[in-house]
Amino acid sequence: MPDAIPAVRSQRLGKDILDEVPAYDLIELFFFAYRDFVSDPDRILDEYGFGRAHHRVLHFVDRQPGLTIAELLDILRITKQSLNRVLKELIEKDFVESRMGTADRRQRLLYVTAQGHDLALKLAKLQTRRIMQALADLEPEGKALISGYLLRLIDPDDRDHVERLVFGAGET
Amino acid sequence: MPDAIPAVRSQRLGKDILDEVPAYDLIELFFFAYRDFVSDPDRILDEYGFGRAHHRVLHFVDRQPGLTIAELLDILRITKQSLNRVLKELIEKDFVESRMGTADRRQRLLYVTAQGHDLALKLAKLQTRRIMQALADLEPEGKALISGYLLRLIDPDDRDHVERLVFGAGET
DNA sequence: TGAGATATGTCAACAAGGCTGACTTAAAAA
DNA sequence: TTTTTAAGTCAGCCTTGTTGACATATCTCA
Repeated sequence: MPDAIPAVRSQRLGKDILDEVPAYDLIELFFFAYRDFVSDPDRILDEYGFGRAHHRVLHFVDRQPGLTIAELLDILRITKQSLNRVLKELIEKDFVESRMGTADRRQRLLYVTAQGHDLALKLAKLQTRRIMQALADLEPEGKALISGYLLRLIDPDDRDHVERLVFGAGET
Repeated sequence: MPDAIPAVRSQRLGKDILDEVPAYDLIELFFFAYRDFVSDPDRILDEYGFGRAHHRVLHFVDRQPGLTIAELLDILRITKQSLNRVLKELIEKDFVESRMGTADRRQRLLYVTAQGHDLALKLAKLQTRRIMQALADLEPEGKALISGYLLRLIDPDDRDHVERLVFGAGET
């Protein structure tokens, strides 16, 4: 009885497994990997008196010059009060600048300064080293494979938005 | 001149790229993916008056019954004061229990209660659903491939430790 | 056995980075 | 002209991390 119709049985298992057997290994690896991934920049940020919140803002403004406050809030999913606290510091220390919108003068368009760009790049390179070295022998398809997986981890509703943001950042 | 020795040129590029061209796509995808990954449990944790810090503690105690405080601190890399705050709440609300060590009576061995195990499992399954569905057609090698990649993202010094923790959690 | 090391617990104070709610101002849109 | 929208600000709160100091029980080693 237990070894009857093995093909069907393993097919059912393949489906049930989604709900029945937790993927503890991936859950934990994701936790540890992300921790090391974000901790790389910490040392450098410290030297400037910045934290991870500043890093996130600097990163996205560097990547998308002219970003508005509303767009940035949408990306970070924090409140404007939280954003304002770190953004104010980035502006005061001259890493980011805020210009009045041209089409809509209520908007503030955000740009990194030269100094801001240098820091953003430095931090991105640091994270890139880890990310690329981990690809190891997965090349040449590895990168597409990993980015595809990460994209599918994102909520389906946001996936298109993120995809545009990540892969189409150069466009207008 | 530009199209001379293309093989060598692309080989050099392949190496230089590690330091020169930031992998913005992977950096950002990792950020968004991790955010959605950890946000799944939030709603449920809220119902119990717990946060992410409680989740992490509950998870690792569930996975490794009999864990000591020192071992848990080593996994989470937080101070004992921070740990104690959330651990105390988990114990008070009867999700975790602390027993005196047998070999060394200074130690406290941590165990989840039935209630604690149920919650840990519920949260793990929630995260497993996302993680496994994202594997999609990467099967059957997908899981090993992703876990290999995540493992290589971890600091080389900790890699063995994490590997034992993640893959050898059933053993004594 | 006694001294020192170790595992844990606790108190107090502080910081980063989230949050809510209320209110203002300037500019755009209806 | 009225209403809506984009942004800024004030005040206060929460969670989760930190440091520093100190207490207690237990183990280990000379």
